[in-house]
Amino acid sequence: MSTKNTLQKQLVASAVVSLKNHPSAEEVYAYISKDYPSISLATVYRNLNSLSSEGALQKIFIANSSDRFDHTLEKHTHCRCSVCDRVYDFPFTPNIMPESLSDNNFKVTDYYFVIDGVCKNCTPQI
Amino acid sequence: MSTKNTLQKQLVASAVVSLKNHPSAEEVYAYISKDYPSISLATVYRNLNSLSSEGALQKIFIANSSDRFDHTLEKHTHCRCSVCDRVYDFPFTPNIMPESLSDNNFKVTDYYFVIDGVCKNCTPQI
DNA sequence: ATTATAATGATAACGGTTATCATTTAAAAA
DNA sequence: TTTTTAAATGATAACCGTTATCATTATAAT
Repeated sequence: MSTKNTLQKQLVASAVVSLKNHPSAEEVYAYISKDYPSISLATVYRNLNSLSSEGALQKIFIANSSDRFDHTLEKHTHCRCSVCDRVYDFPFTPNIMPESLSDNNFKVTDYYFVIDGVCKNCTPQI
Repeated sequence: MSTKNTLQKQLVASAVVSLKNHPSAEEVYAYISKDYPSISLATVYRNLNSLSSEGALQKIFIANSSDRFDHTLEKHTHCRCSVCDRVYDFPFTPNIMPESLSDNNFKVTDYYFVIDGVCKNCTPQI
């Protein structure tokens, strides 16, 4: 008996899949609450974190904003619109191997690469 | 009369230069407080932010930790040790031109690239 | 069925940062 | 020079995203 398969955890996992747009914890909470209003925000956070550390989800760190979650597991690049704060996949990923960056001074385990800018929706059409 | 040249702003700017190790706002505050104990932490934050937006300092966003400040203005890579939380310069910077990444869907203005790992100090010697 | 304990819901607390506001002070005007 | 003015300050409350706490619930092993 080490991990319990709770309804709440299943709901959190499937919410991130259904909400394809890199949701924040609050967005996941709002989505689940529609059908299951008794769920707690703390439970959503706990399950997002445990699913991430189990490797079932990817956690995306966004400077000056809330963390986002991605059901896609392979490493790829995200961009965040500074106007609407939405996060999108970005069609360019630098070809960087963590091991190749490690040297005697610093053992690299990971890297964070996030693009900042303005999305099409937020760009006024002339 | 638009910007005032205050002693506090000068102290903040020179503290980041003296403290070469990518200090946080708290570290800058502690450093200045030794000689000028009446300075307020809010003033340190305000001046770090205004100096950054004026382009006199660089603000470094670190996932799950406090922002750091760098007196070096040119874009370069930072690494953060997950054990001691210190930030260092990192001798590799991807050659990425924000303009070249922009397309019809997203206008890139900047990117954040931060390395995660363990520094030499925190690596046990065998 | 009973039991053990992991997970939950509710909410307080946290850490980093920003907002508020009365007071001070740099610098423009008189 | 004084006087005026508004930008900056210091003190602290508030904010936001997230985690900790803890009594209660419920999963799953016995």
